[in-house]
Amino acid sequence: MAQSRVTAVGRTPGGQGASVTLVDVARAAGVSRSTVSLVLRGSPLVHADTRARVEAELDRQQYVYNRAAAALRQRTSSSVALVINDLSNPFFAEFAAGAAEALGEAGYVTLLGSTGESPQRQQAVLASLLEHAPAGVILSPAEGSEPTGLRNALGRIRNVLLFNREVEGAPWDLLALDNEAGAGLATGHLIELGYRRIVFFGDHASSACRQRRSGYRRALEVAGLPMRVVAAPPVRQDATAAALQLFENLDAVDRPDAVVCYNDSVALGLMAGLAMHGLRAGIDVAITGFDDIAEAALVTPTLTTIAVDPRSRGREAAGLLLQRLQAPDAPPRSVTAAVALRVRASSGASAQASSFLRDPGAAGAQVSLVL
Amino acid sequence: MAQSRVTAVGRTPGGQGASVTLVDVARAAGVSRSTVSLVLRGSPLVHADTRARVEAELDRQQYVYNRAAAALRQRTSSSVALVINDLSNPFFAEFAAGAAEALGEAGYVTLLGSTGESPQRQQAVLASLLEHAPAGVILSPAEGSEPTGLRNALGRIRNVLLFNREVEGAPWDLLALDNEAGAGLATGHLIELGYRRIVFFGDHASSACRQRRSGYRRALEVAGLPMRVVAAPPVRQDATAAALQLFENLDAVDRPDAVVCYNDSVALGLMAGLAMHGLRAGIDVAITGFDDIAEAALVTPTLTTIAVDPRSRGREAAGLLLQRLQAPDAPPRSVTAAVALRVRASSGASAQASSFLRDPGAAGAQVSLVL
DNA sequence: CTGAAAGCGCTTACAG
DNA sequence: CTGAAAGCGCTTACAG
Repeated sequence: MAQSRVTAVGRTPGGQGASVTLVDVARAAGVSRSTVSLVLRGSPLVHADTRARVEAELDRQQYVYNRAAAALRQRTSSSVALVINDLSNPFFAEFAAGAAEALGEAGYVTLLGSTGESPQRQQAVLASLLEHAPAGVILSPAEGSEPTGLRNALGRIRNVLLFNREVEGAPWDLLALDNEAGAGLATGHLIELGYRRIVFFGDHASSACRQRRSGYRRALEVAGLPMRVVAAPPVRQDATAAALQLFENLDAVDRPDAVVCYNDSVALGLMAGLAMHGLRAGIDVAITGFDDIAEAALVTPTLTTIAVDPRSRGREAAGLLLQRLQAPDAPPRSVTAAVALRVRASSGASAQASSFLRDPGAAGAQVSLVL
Repeated sequence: MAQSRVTAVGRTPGGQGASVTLVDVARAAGVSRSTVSLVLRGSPLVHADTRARVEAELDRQQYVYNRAAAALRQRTSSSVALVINDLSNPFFAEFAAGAAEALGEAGYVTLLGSTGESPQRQQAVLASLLEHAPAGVILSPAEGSEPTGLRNALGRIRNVLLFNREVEGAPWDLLALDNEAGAGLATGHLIELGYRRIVFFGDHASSACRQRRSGYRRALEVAGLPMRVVAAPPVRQDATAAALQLFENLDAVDRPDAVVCYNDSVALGLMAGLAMHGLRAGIDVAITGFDDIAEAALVTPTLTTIAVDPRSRGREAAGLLLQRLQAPDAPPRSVTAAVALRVRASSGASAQASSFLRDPGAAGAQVSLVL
């Protein structure tokens, strides 16, 4: 494995002249730098008068603490690497915002890496970020990440939290979404409303899809209803196209009366396809999605879906990593984040409801009915 | 001004045991650490045999360069702070992704801060990030940022690039969007299509709005057409409500035949309001937006709008900051990023076009007709 | 071509 | 309560 070599970059920090250091402050305050350091760290050892003098000097000179130097000396780190597969996806952007926020509150700075779903870029980004010696890594793996490649890239870093996607045999913490329960909630909701010919739509090869399909299957089994799975890539346009296939070749009798979609994109694509055939979502056919992207609340009819609350997931991921930092030797653990059903018009429960009303955003609720 | 004091955080970097250093490698390779350092930096001084021996050892021990230590010694920095007002807005998330990507390519790591549009959080975030001694700062200011507060927070940092929002009297670089030209393009497009009663909709107090309104005004002046400005907060729901006011109280004769909206959110809200009155966007009334958010291409009818290409803006911002790092003493400069008209169905130019076709995404083009 | 020494800005025992 | 000294992992003149 080729060692990546050092590439020189760099300017004086901030571009200003020589920055103020402990020594400058110490000299001006007539104390040693040890004393200034003690003041900075709030030590009770320092005499009140001395402290006051030093603090005044600190302010006067606009001293800025150099955390990198401190970290070097203390052999600690106050940064966390956050590596995201696709920042242009609002779902992951929200996740990143939540994680950065929570990490910041805990005193860590976030080193951002964006891989654009490319495993190669992921390798490069990780290598580069690790040179900044983060205390840990939060990684939402690129689609198709190779376990051994990842392992190599992460090297001896042990404080790693994977988000959303499993990586086979990875010895790291995992924050997963409760895909199975989510799909179960959606399916159960449709069953309760009286639908009987419920299709799972958007089937493809991914662990998330497998789990959602299985949640769908279980709910139907419990109710003793027949299942039917229709494959389609998890892409809006493809879903629109597949919609035709789903409804065109079926006579009215065993035409599906409800569709559990893999995710919101698929659901929105499907709704577009329905419209082309004069079928009305929420009236002629019930539809559910998964993710609760912003558009779900804005489309007409509004989309019943499973809320994942990515911002809270980000905070949760940060929390888990921070716990890991406290206990580096604890065995890896896998946490499954709860999801919530958001009932809107597309499932037929409230087809009459206006789509322009605001979502009250009952975070944490297991079921929220949005009228 | 109270000095923010040091908060202790930190774990051993990566959570592993003692990490491999230059000394470990040097010892194992039977050379001094100077030599290893030279190898790392690709110095031609080192004998080929020595180099090979050292590199083998580097690989064997999985040595990871400690950039922070190097930066300390060299008095340079290889990080850039990226502070974003609202990461959950896809526009800014894309911007951040582009910036992080370009900075990474240039060898800089991105320190991410998210302020959630709060000037107070912005102060805190900046203070914290500056302790990591970034070479520069890319800042998309929170709404309502106070110039003096910002100046204070930034302290002696000079390498600052503002994005999108001006801050009065700020001595920093600025990357702005060509709001005026964008609104002019949209208005001119409508005029060309033959519309004559064109309203500017979504007027409110912000520099961006002022500029867009002025672009609208100029285009009308050139054509000798009457102007009309309708105020509305730049929020979707409010736009929907205001739509009623816009069309309800007017008889058919001088009802607007086209509307230039402040941005896409306003345009989408307006379209919803139109639908409630049985008016069809792109047929009964022409509509244009601004931003080209993802939804613009997906709504029915698709929305004619002004593309800002936030990812490219992110890359551009990174490029400008990198230039600034090379020339810290150059006077501040202000760059206005070009925008492009994306013609879709809502302006009536192609009302018949399906909304499910893909946007060819002709980036860089000044005008792209999307059928 | 290679090594010994000094130093970046900080912290932390250890004396006093 | 305060200061002198050593050292974190690196780089860089300077000898040899």
